[in-house]
Amino acid sequence: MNYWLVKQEPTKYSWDQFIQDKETFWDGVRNYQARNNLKEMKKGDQVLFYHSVVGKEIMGVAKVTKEAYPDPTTDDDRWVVVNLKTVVAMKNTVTLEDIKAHPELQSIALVKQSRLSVSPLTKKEFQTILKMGETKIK
DNA sequence: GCCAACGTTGGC
DNA sequence: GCCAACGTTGGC
Repeated sequence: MNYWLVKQEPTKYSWDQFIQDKETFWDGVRNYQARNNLKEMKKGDQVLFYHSVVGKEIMGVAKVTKEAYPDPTTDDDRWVVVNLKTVVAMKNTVTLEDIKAHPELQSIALVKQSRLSVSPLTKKEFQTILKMGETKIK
């Protein structure tokens, strides 16, 4: 089991939209490092969903339902997508400010490499964030 | 809306 | 293969 964090601008695809869709394919990744992370995702891996620019907060948890396959929105075979399904919304959203204030979350990509749209988290980091959000996964 | 940071592109 | 120029992202 691995843990990830994905970012999206809510003006492009919001958590609310995701909740309505229940499941979506995660397209639009056009960065090699993020792409490589996508390819590492395994079915059942848990993924935090972060709103960049507007809100700047972690909204909820999703899980991988289909591993990387060619991006259907482009002919360019360099890019892949995965399928994600919502698991649970955060009881309390966890803001970037909260994360920056937390001593154990100083080294995550969201803080250090703010432009990377798909990044790995350790189990500890993932669980720390869930705890901050007062959220439990059944 | 600005701008720093980062990634990509293309001329040499 | 280097690096300047350019485009994009995202925090502020």
